[in-house]
Amino acid sequence: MLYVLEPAATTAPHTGAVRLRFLLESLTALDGELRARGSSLHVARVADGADVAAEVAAAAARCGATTLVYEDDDSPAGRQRDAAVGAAAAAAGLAVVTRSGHTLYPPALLLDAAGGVAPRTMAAFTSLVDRVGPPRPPLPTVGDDLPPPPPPPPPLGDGEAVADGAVPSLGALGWDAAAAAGLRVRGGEAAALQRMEAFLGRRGGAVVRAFEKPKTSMVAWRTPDTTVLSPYLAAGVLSPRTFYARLREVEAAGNGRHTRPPVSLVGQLLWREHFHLLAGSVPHFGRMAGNPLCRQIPWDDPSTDAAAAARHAAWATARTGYPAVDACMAQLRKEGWVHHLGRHLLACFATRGDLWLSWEAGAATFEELLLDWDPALNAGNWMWLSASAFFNSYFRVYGPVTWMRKVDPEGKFIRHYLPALARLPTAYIYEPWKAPAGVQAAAGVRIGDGGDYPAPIVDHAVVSKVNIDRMAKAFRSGAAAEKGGNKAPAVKVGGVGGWGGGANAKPAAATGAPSRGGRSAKAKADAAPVKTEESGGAGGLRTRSGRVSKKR
DNA sequence: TTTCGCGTTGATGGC
DNA sequence: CGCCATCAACGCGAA
Repeated sequence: MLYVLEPAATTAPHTGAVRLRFLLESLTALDGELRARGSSLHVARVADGADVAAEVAAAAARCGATTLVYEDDDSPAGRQRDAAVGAAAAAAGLAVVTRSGHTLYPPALLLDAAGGVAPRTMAAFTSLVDRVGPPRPPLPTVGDDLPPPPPPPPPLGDGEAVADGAVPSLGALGWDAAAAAGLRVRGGEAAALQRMEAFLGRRGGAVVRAFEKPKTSMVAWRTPDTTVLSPYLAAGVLSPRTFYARLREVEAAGNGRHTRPPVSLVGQLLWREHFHLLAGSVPHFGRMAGNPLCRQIPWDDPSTDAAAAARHAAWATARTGYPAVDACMAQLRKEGWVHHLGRHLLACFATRGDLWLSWEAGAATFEELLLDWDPALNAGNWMWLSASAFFNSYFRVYGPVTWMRKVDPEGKFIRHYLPALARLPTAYIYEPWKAPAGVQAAAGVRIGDGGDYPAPIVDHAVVSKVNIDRMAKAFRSGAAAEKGGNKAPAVKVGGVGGWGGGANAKPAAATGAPSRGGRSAKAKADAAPVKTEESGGAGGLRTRSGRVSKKR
């Protein structure tokens, strides 16, 4: 099995140390599983700008493979690359087999059932899924009947390639291991299944059956209130169909007494499914310009506006001066993970609530930092929180002082993630700039310029009102545009991609990023000619830039 | 016993 | 999966 590490998967700003460590651990675990079955994983690195498709095809042919197997990537950029790989492989005389397994359903199946137009609301999506019926059950785990590994293929790319195919270390990829020390989730499928079963078994399944996402706690950092399976789902380490099937079993044990979508855990998988379907079918889903789903709002752009860049930097480095916001960012930077509701606070504050930054800028920061980064979910959720799409109540603004205080009156979460503030009296923990000098001194902290923690970079009471007015204006002009007959076109399905260009990231000019969004492949291959079918549950590994293929 | 002052609670509506 | 101002209703102690 071959896994290709593209530069964007191993370097900032697209990838941070924490997620890279998780990926490398998962690759190591996959290699171990393959070796236990008499095969192995070969990791190859390619240089920036290399023609990966041609090199993969050439390497496969040179080591005697007859079939190239990989999993579909449902993102536009991924589909473009898949097409290139498929074409290059076919030209090299290889049979090509692709599978759909990253989502519960093959996207084309849902789009067909929906008449070619992806639903735009969760309610409509849920009824679509009800009509289609449950997803296929996961396939069994591969056994020990894998063919022996072929001779190692020649290295891909230039001298950067890892000749022996071993999973590289963080250090070998140019990272300081200390930067990834905050990782709290172990990589690999065995760890994923163990975490999944541990959660499913909480109070005999009662926790699953009573699960309501909005009611989970964002300040339970020692033992998160949610599953924290998203990193595994995002990387392709855990099959969504495996998770779904087990959830249904645990729900069934309650004799019909369990929560339901959208708040249940199955509902969380449907959110994921919904955003994936939209990301694969709405033009430019990952950005504002040219995205028919996204309200056009005159955000400040940090790439062209120095003041906006300063605000963005303060937000991204946990220096806004609002402890609730900064504690969330501190957790994200350290661990690569924050609770869903913490992400709400961060995203609302960065966009319509306070800083008025483009949601694309915030999404780019999350792309680097999130362990569970997924282009479809990231864009969908940033559009949601910025009230650019899906969500219209732009006046519901999270208060950076009031909101978290309701669930954590003593500020334990803040004290843990912002240790400089740990000794402040509870009265000031959410508003440290109000603490008198004597109180600050007693707490061993100095707030403000040159101190240990900054004063607020904006006055929430003032800017939130200004921003609500701006949002109201943007909503009015959006409504006017729609009345003027400028409606967004229906979202058409289609194999034919008219929207090729890198729809999942910021505009290419802003990042210089190569297209990414990769997938992996399954170990179990039929030697069939080009065809597509669903792949299954166990054992795969998928990343945005990885590609695994089986040689025989 | 009635009335007043004052603080708390909950419903409501606007942004 | 907001926040706040407003107001009515209420509880309670004091006069």
